[in-house]
Amino acid sequence: MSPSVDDTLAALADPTRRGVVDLLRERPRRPGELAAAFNMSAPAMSRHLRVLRVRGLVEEDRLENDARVRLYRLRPEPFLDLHVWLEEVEAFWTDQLAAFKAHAERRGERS
Amino acid sequence: MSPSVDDTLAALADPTRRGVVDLLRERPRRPGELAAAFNMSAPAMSRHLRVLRVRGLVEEDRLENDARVRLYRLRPEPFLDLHVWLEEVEAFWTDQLAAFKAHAERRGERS
DNA sequence: AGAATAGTTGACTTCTGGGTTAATCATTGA
DNA sequence: TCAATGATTAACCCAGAAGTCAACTATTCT
Repeated sequence: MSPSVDDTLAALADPTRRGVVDLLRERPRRPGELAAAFNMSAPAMSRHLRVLRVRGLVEEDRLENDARVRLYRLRPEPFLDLHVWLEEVEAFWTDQLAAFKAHAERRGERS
Repeated sequence: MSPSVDDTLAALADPTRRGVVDLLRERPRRPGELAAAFNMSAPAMSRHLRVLRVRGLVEEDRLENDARVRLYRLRPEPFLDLHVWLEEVEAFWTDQLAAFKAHAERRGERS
């Protein structure tokens, strides 16, 4: 497995971070907004965001108006890499379709 | 996020388990074989396999010849569910791209 | 039956990860 | 300049994950 996919899966290991990704799908969000969404202190969310940022799943920038406010948004690359890995795993079944079918049929006959 | 995807990502949280998935892509394997591949005791690997089994990523069966030997193989469903979730996340960018294209066309800009 | 083999489970230890509050940095605005 | 706001970093705590060795179960073979 490529290191980047490993990083991505490590970043998605935590349920809070998976939830953050789901929220960022809709639109970029502020750390405070995300902390509130998970009933969690600001420092806790800040660390989750750092993990996501270091692994490349999100990026941060500041509001033009007010540089105190940061916005986090998703980055596409890690998800595309994960997609590639997943398709490689799924190739297992397309490659060994006959064997899998036979196995499924064996299991079906038991009931 | 659906619970099954959550389970799948939790199962893939550990690097050893991610490696096991990569090995099982090629062919079914025995627990002892997998333990050796990661320079790890048999009990440690046994527990990783249990995590993967409970979450539905692998299934176990015995050799017909020798019922002491177990073979672990990948199950497709969790990976397909993960695939679906991933495509939902990726829709974030296709939506953005579509919006951008529509916007550019309204303004009569060239791509 | 008894020894050998394959694997899991039990008991225990260690260490990382994720949570908290308090302190700090940076920016805005009165 | 000084208070308020948004967020991160520091220091600490604790539960759970993952590893070890020893013991156990199940199966095969002589």
